[in-house]
Amino acid sequence: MGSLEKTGNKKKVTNTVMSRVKNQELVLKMQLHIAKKASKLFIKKGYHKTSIRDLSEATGMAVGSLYNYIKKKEDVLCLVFDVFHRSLREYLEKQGVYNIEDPEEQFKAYICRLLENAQNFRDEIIFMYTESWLLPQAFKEIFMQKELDNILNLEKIVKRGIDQGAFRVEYPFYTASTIIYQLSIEPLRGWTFTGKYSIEEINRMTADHILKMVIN
Amino acid sequence: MGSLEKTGNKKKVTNTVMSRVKNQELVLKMQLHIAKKASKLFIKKGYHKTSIRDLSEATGMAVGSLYNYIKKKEDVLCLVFDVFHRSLREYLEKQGVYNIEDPEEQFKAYICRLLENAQNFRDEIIFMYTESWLLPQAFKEIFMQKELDNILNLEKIVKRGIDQGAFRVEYPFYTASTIIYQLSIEPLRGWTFTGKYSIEEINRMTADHILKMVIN
Amino acid sequence: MGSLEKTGNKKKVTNTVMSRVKNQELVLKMQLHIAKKASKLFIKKGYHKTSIRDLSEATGMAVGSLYNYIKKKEDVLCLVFDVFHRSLREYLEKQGVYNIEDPEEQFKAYICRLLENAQNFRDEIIFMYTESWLLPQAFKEIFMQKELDNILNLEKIVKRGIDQGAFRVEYPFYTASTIIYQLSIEPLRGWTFTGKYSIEEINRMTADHILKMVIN
Amino acid sequence: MGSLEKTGNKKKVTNTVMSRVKNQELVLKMQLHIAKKASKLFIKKGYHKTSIRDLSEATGMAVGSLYNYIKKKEDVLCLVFDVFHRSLREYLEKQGVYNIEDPEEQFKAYICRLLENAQNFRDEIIFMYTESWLLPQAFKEIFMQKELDNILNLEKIVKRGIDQGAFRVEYPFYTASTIIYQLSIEPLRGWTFTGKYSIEEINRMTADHILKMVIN
DNA sequence: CATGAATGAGCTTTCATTCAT
DNA sequence: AATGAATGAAAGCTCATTCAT
Repeated sequence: MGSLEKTGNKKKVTNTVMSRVKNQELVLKMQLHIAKKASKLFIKKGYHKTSIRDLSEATGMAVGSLYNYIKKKEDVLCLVFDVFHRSLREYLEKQGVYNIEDPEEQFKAYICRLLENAQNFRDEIIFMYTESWLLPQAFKEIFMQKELDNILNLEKIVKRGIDQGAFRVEYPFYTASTIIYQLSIEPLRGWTFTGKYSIEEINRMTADHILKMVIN
Repeated sequence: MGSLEKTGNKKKVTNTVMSRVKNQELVLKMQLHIAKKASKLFIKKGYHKTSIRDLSEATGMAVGSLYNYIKKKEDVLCLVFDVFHRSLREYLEKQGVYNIEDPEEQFKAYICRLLENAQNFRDEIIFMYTESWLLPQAFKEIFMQKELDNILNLEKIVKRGIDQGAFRVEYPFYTASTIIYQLSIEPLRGWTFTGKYSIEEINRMTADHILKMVIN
Repeated sequence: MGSLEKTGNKKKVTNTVMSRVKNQELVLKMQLHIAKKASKLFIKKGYHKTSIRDLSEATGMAVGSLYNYIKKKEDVLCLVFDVFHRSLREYLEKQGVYNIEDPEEQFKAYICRLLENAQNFRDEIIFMYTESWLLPQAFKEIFMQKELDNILNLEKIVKRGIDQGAFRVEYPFYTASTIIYQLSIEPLRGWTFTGKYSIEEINRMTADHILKMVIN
Repeated sequence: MGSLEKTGNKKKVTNTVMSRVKNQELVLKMQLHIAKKASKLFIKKGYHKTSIRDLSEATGMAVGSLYNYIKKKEDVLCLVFDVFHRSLREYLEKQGVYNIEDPEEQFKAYICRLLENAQNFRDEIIFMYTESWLLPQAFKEIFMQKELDNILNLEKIVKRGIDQGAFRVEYPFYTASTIIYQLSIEPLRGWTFTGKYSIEEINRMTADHILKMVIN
């Protein structure tokens, strides 16, 4: 292991999307580039109305070059999903929510970070929830697993709180799933509140509501 | 029969989708027919992957005939949405939930009917929540208004409960919106529960959870 | 024959366009109606972009009814041409140009009437010259013959002028043809004069130019 | 060859019809190819009855490839017009009519060249005069301008003749326009002469007639 | 590894015509 | 004789994908 130099000690990355190009570093760099540009286009125009040519223009890559890093158009969808999930995971880790000792504090912090995330990636969330069904079955399972991981992470936090007597929850998994679901209410159903509440108010009410699910 | 004179007492129907055909009764009949078949196809293959020819086959109508009842493919989407909303409204009215005196009983009944509906129209709900963004703007607003009406109906029930001292709710509208959102958790996120809970258990937990939002 | 009452003593009309309907008077009335409305539509949108449905709306007749008086869409084109030629012939006859004795006077009057006609039926002329090629061959010959008749009529007038020593023309037929052609310069090429000459000036110059062809 | 460096001295060409293909040389080559084949088809069947698939067959290009060089079917019409106008201009320049000193000689030569052109491009002229109305407005103006240029060129020649005392013309512009119009009489109204005069006779009479308009 | 022209199946939509009522 | 719903061939156009350079 000690001998793994510069290009060596990168984490073993299992690419979700296979590419023709051999140079793994390049592949990752380009796929990230593609995902970022595609994300914007997909959000603006929708997946179906975004053509490969649009992508080619937005990325500044020739059509043929794009196809060196993806095999089908659907692959771009996967890249986008991948980047979103990866960035969420990295954000949570960077914010150190997993290291907070006090369960209630940790829970609150976790919810808070996820609410922030929902606000920052509002459009991405809308896009993902509405177009995730377009994913080819194989990929759909990968991303369902990632969603599940999110829920399981939260469930772990909830369970720790129960064990320490801080929370009282009857069905921890159902509750965790409901919370994750609830956290997307603003992006997905926020328009119902138009003219009634500001985003900040919504987030506060949502946080309150979620807190009541575990503390009482 | 005697009361059904030629052009006499047909109900004044305002169509969401305009058709070239003049016979209004026929239009309604055919648009319903189209909507039903389209619904199944859209759910199975998605809107974009369902071609007009698929629709023509499924409905048994010639392509040109289809276009006697719609103007654009998008219109079919509207028909589907329309039928769904209409059937929900009719179902609620038929079940008589609006006539129950006791607020708690009424609330419970209302939730129950909506859960039933969510179970019966599972696929339709998935479809609608994922593809509603494809609606042309004009129609999108119509259907957002119908969603809003649902929420407002529930809010009314909740407020009555508050007035009569049966419920304690801080933000009735937010709560109503959250409840409507929560009622779709099984169709939309049910897969996260796979192998853990049965649909009946999920529905019970969801009902419990919702009840706790207003009663306390 | 003497028994032919009201519907009997109509001139023997040979319809250019055959219809399924038996009542000849009705046929003529309706075909005239169709031709008039079609004329406007064709001029405004062009033949190809005018659909049978457009015609149905404009005439107030059901699509099926239209097809009682024509056999194909092309037939409408013929009706339009027919009406134009008929009205020109009737106009010339009514103005009595054929009865003027003095050749020069007659010639001037004839040219004048045709110029008036070209101005009054500007759009019709443009339409006919640009879309006459769409006529089915059989009809094309009919209308070419009518054009030829116009030229021959003029040639007769010119020849009379020559015989009486009023005109000097080397090739009467070529000249007659050229004159007829020249009379349409304003409708067909008038746009080249935009901002330079008024229609009246153009007509005056055209009349002068034509006069010089025969008088000298 | 040595002077043809990679991106070096290709002429700056402003295309009337924009294409997706970047290689400008290729674009010109292919658009010319398309125009030539389309011209024949349009003349034979008319613009409307010529389908994109017909064009695809005639050019030996796939439908999609065609659309790499045009944006809409109308564009093909423009290409055809463009090629015609370009070839006329090149023909006149190559024949050196602009360099003849003597006004009468120049005028005669000019008319002669245009008559030749009308004879060589008989069908193209018929087509252009009848279908030019189908051009999209933007292009219509371009080609009206080119027509106008033709007239202005001739007017210049006529005016020079007037200035040098060789011609006597009252309205040079009207006369120039009339002459250009008259030059197309054979293609457009030639059928009226069938069986009476040969093309050569017609051309001679036309040339005479035109000459008389300026010399007297 | 980059490029971008070529491909053709497939899409939505229109429309002249028919025919049962 | 009038109606207007039904028909389906055919139109123009798009676009994911390939492959020679």
